[in-house]
Amino acid sequence: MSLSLYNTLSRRQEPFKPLEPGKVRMYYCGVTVYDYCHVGHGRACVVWDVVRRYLTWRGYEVRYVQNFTDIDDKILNRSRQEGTTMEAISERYIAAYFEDMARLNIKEADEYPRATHTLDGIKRLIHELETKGFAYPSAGDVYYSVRKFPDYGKLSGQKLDERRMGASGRVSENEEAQKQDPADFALWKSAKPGEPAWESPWGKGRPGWHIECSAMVRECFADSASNHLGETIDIHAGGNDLIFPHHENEIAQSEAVTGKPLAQYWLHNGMVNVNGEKMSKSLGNFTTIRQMLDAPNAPEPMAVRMFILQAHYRKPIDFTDDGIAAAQNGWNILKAGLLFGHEYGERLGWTGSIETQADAIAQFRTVMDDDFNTSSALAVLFGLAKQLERASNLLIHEGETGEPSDLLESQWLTLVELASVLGLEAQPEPEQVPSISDAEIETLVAQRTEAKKTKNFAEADRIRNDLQAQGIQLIDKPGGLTLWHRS
RNA sequence: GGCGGCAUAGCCAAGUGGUAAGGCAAGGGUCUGCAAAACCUUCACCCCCAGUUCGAGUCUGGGUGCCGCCUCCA
Repeated sequence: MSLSLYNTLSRRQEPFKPLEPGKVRMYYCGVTVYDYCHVGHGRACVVWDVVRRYLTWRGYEVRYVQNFTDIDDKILNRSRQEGTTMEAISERYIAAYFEDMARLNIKEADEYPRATHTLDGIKRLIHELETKGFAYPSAGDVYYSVRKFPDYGKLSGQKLDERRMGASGRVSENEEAQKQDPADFALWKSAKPGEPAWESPWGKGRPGWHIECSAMVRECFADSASNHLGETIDIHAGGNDLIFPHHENEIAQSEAVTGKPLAQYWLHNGMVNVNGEKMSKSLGNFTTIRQMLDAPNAPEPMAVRMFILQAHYRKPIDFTDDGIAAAQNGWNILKAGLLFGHEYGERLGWTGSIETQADAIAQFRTVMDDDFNTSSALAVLFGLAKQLERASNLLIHEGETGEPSDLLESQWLTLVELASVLGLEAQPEPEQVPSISDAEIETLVAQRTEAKKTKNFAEADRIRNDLQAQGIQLIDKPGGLTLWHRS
């Protein structure tokens, strides 16, 4: 029984073997910080967070690095619009990123390299590419010559001669004219007047987009102790919209210099769709994470996480209000299960020395080992949570569960452990000062019972509604007995 | 045009060739003055056609439909 994962590079599921036994080097191509993150970013972050958590739970020592692209045309445009600096914009949205992702319970990466902090490494890499003949200067810019790299296209399956070239409206004719081949891409762009710029052997300018990741992987995973120079990492992850050209170009840059694979496994998450179309800025069909979580009737963050994990990470998911609402209902069950021990553990005399359930854990592991089948993993969680929710209801309604206490404890411990691997966690709410005391409730319940005896149902229902409005649920039992609980 | 992916119940969604996980919603039953809550319970032959096989949702070929990338993008 071993972990296997789908590798975009081979288009196959492969057994996972890290370069160094027990250790995993993982890099996730993060976001360009020119705006708030939307649900699509949220999905990617959740998915890779789960992969990272799972590998850790599986016993690997994981080094997880995620970059921020903080040099970019869109950031620049925004800073001009607002009359401020590129740095001010990126700082703002990096701070927002951390706020949003903390709400989704994304664990922080081990390192967050930024383009602006990687300039030396970027320039060194460009220089090496130039020395080896893969890069050429042109009117102040420096370009990568894709024809010099025979493997170009191995990740995306693109063949240079079969692509539609020059169809881009975004690339200026000027830039197009400076390239030896339309598929060549910029490693370094010369500064236009008024733009932020860094000194370089090619004049003042700024790095192209793709080069930062190549440089960051190299720097963040350089480890002289283990004889690795950051040449090859185990897992390189990102959205499937990055396969081409971004990841293809990263490979071209890094492997041209090192002659070694940049990453063993290339993993790509599917997109979040809206009405069947990809959520994206350009289509204007995006919802930011904070919009979603701060809306009236907003779902709980954990419900959103569950919504994301109900589908396989490589498939597209459709973002709809109904889907989120359904996930919220489902989360309520998991949450009830996760809170069970906090609410009833003491009352049930739990000892804390119970073992988890090996069969559920084995099942969870089997499905997660199969390219992170979180959908099936959730089914394992629901199996446990449903039983705990039932037990919880029985305690409220019958005063007993009919189940052995240590079985429940074992189920609960298992649920909590496995859920946390998926980053699904529920905290007991702090005790609130009740708006109405137990004694008052008892009095009202007694009054209602009297009213019922005299068939004064209007009064009985009034009391019931009043209590309901205060969050007190009445439960009429056979024989005229009425139980109540705070919901 | 090139590359890749997807099509499973009302909705979402897993699925290793041997008679379809899970979630949501819905229905029925018990209980109730009515209700709520709770408990019990019901609910698919897998886009179409052909083929391989003792046996296919699961493999092969063809068809239809949808999506992504080829331009910034998680």
